[in-house]
Amino acid sequence: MLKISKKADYALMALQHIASVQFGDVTPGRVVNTKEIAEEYNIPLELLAKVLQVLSKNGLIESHNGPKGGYLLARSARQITIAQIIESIEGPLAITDCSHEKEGEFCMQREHCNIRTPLLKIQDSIYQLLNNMTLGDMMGGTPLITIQSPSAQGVEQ
Amino acid sequence: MLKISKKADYALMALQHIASVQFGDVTPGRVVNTKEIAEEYNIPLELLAKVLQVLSKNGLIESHNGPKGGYLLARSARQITIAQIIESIEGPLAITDCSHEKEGEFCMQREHCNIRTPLLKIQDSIYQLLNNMTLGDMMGGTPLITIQSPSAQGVEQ
DNA sequence: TGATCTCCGATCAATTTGGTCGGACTAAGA
DNA sequence: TCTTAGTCCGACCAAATTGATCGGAGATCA
Repeated sequence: MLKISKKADYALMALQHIASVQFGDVTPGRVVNTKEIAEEYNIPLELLAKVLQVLSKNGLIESHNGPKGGYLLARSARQITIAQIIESIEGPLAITDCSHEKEGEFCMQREHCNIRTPLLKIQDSIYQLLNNMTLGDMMGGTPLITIQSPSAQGVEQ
Repeated sequence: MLKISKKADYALMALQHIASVQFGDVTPGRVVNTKEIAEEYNIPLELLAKVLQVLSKNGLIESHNGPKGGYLLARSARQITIAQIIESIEGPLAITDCSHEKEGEFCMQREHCNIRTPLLKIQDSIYQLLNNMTLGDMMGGTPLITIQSPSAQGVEQ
């Protein structure tokens, strides 16, 4: 049902938290450690740690070792898109198996497949959607989604 | 990675096939049986059968019993949206667990959850996208996707 | 009445995902 | 310089989901 994984959920929560501490009014620039986030949001510590490791390996956050260590955003919240976060954890967006098929792999249905092209179009649209929304958008009261359907109105709930 | 299931893939292929036979030039109105579709697209027969059963139970296609039986679209291809097909197989679109949370269920993170609202907005946009594209669009050379981002440019990484 | 088809439920195997454990390395503070 | 709190990293296990299979019941047409 087009679900994003819990790990990606945790990643989003953590990044949002780090961003709000780092750029907030109370303790700007403060480093945030794994335990703090895990307790705040009731996320299993070990699992969150692994998620943060991946995010740091992929260059979204910086890790600082040792006591008083923790994580910082690697760049501004406006420069980190939701697509980057999700793909960082889950790998490239692939709505259907054949969308990133390499040479050698083969899809049994490919021969007469009639849905590949339209599905790829849909995938592309979803990617656009996720890539147009940044961490920054998720925080402030700013408009969240700039991409809109010209024919779709009354969507604000 | 936001993947739709194989079953949903099969459903899309099958419906596309039924539609193209039913409204095609060669044998318009002809009933299509499970075996024909399974062989054409190399889909395991039993699995496809189950998919078609669900589609018919959900009113997307009509089944005709007995020999020379088979399936027909329950309404025109333009009146069947991709969202209807996918939801028929996979259940309601839920990008994140808490999006259709009932009373009684509870999300451990809910208390301080900071990402629920933006995620629901994204989910809504994806739904719009899928619901604006019909089976009919998937077939003809007609424009596939009407929803487009007015402001999305230059974000390609 | 028999062959051919859909219908339906139960079940199994494989993959993915959520979650855990243990040890190595790093840096601040006593 | 030694200790300790923290990150880092890889291997591992368990549960849930998904893909796929099997067997029989009920309809329909020749």
